[in-house]
Amino acid sequence: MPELPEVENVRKGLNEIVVGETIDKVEVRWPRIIESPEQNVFSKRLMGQTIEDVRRRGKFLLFYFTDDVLISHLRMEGKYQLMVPEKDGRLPRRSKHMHIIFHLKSGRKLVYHDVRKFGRMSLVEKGSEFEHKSLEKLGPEPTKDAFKLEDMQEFLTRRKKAIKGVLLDQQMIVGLGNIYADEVLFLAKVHPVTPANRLTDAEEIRIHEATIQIMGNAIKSGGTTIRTYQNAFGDEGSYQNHLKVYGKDGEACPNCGNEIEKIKVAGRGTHYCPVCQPLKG
DNA sequence: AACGCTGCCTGTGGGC
DNA sequence: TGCCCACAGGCAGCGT
Repeated sequence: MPELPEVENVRKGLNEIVVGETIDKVEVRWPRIIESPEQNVFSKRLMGQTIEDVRRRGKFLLFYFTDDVLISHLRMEGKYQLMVPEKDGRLPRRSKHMHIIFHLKSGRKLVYHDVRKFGRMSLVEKGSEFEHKSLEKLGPEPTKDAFKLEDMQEFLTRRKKAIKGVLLDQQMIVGLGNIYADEVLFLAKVHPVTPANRLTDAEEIRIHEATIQIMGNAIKSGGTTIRTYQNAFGDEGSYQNHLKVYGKDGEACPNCGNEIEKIKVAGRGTHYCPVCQPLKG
């Protein structure tokens, strides 16, 4: 379940290993992963293009090629793996979860692996990438420079639903998924079902600061490894060692010692401390 | 405009 | 052991 810190770790890894590689051909084994253009056009257009840079916007990876940009979302379980030939020239074995294979002129292969096939890719002309429907409505990155308290407050006044659900909405702030949304609300001491337009100024300030702090720390830690997440080198992040509430239901709250509870909010499993994050009103 | 629901997918684990 | 079902959850698309 890569959220922004995990995607950023993947981006850094890819930048070190695939920049300068040229596509020989593309093998599409599960066409639904290619949103647009149609898979044969997708493959044909990429042939001969060289990867110049790998960037990120929110949870989206952007591969900058010679003429085009590949927009790639890993969704739940997507992974990129570089397959390097052994000394005898043989490549590691294929698995049934390798759905898109980028054959490179160097003889290596960049493989997109996705057990649940939720991930999506689009190829667009360079320069038009931020007009793509998946990118055009994204909110600011969760950094001090980009994420402004006043903009967040203005957004919250228009939302009546639970703050947990609003934090998952990529229009107010990008990059939070289920894990970091729970961690942010715990640090901010806000109950996850609090209606967004009923938060006090103090609570809004705490959420804003907690978001910037947690996302920054998680990026520094290389993300969170739960289940199977790894970057392109197979390296794991370490932020799972810093989680306070996510996946901790039944355990003691690190602040007050009371039991962490798990409820369902906005259709997601939600972890919180009922003592540190009381519901008001 | 905001919001909730469904579909997309497979693997895992609990209950019986 | 094996079967069934709930659950994991990001996002697009849809209806209200």
